[in-house]
Amino acid sequence: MATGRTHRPATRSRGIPEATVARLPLYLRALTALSERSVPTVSSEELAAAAGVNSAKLRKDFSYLGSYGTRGVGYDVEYLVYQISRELGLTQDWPIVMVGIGNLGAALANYGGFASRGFRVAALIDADPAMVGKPVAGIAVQFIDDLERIIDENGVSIGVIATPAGAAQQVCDRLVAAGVTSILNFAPTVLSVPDGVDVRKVDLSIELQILAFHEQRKAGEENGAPAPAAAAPVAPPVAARTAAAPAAPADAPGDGRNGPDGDMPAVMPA
Amino acid sequence: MATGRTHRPATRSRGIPEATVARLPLYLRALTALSERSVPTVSSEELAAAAGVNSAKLRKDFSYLGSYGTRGVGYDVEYLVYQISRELGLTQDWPIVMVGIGNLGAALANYGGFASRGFRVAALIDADPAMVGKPVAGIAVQFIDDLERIIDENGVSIGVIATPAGAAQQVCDRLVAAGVTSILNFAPTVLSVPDGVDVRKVDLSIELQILAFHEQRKAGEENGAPAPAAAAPVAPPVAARTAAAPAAPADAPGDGRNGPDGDMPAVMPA
DNA sequence: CCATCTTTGTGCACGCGTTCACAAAGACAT
DNA sequence: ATGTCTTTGTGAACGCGTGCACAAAGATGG
Repeated sequence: MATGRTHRPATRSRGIPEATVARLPLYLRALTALSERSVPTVSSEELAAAAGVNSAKLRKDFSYLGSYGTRGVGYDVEYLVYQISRELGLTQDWPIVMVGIGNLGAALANYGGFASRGFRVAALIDADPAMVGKPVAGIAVQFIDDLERIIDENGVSIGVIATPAGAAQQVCDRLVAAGVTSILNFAPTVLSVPDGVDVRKVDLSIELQILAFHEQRKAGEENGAPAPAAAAPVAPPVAARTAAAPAAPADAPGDGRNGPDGDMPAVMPA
Repeated sequence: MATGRTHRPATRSRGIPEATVARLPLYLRALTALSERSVPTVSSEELAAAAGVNSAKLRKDFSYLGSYGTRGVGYDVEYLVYQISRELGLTQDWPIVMVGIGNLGAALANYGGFASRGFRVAALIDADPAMVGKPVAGIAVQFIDDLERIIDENGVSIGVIATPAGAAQQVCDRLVAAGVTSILNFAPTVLSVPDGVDVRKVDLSIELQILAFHEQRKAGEENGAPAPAAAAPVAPPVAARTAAAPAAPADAPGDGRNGPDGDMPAVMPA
């Protein structure tokens, strides 16, 4: 999954576990697909398969919402779509602002998934004067100086940050100061926010790195040894090398940029 | 977090808990930043703050990797960067293919975060003949018919899917058949894959929906009542309404768009 | 009206992840 | 060399999430 929580209350909101909340959109998506095919009811088993989860988990999730569903029959699709939508707050309109209209920001703005479910892009904001006025996804980009006014006038409470890492915290602070209380962060940085502000982050690079870990493990198992060069179960501790000046960087990697294949020498500091 | 696991072995790989693996890239990023500032050592407290996690959690995470770190001093930044990189498999080169070069796919291809850490975009693939040959991020888009050949010739084991939802499963099947064993899925669909194949998914819409849930909850608490109309703790079960035709959608919500405050009537189907 | 069959809702146990709290290890000063 | 002080590494307790397994509920057929 490409998501990671940041500063979450951890306390279950209104009795609904966080893990369940995270799955509700999944169920909603599957139910919407069924609804479009005019399927009247589904069993927990069918719906669970469509959502890619365990059926017991699905039933338990739904039990937190209430006793919808009819024993011996299943769940009424339309009714459940409505209940989950309401629970997620999708029955109302959420104006959002997106800050940082670069490659990623523009792609996100064009992404239909945003506007599809109650979310409305109220404004696109960028710090580059050259971008201002340009239409992206049919909306003219506005200058970042107007950020506070835009948020206030549109009643925005959700912001999306797609700026470079260096600008993210600063933008975040301004968003929060202007009244935004939920932030979706695409910049590869840890954002610090006051209590009461929710941050969710999406980091593409991190997802790939997690995949690489498992990929490496798979490759290592096939090659006979438990792990190729990565085997050495207990690596030698750093030991005596404390006040040895910043000579540290000199002994670990070969040099700043290593070989063209991007690989590291297997030699380790003694 | 904008990520969600799918079909994960759940068994800890080589003794390293999955939750720890997911945090390693976070630590690595923070350490890299320190390294660039030529900071020789960090304490668990400092590094934890930079990575946005608990210091005890960080120390426990590192303990799974081995006993790096020196008591009374902290961790050697360069050494730790190397150790984590090696553990994640980033000391080797990972050729990846990206399928679906639309708005999102093109943005991802241009995204520097991919190439930065051992990942190399080996090919961009699309099903639209009009796209083929066009350079995106300096690479010419190739036709999907060559997918198997491309994967084979480049030894690709990681694939990124950025196609529309409808095409995702089909593309996934072809990737897996061609030998890809790790997939990062940006399409809003549940992918089914055989055992041994890892899938991580990133769904922007889902992240926003989770934020909306918490946002709604916050708004509800401020307005006095624990939850506005969403309160009704135990909603009446759907009960007798089985073969009642698709009349369901007609009785649940008042109408398509409800009141200006975006709330729903408390009336439920009897 | 009764029997059977399907499917929900949930009590319970298990395992993973998080956090606390502290002993051990080492640096540093004297 | 000895003592003090800092920081790691980890044992142990706790809590959440997951999955099993089953009883209760209701539909369906006779």
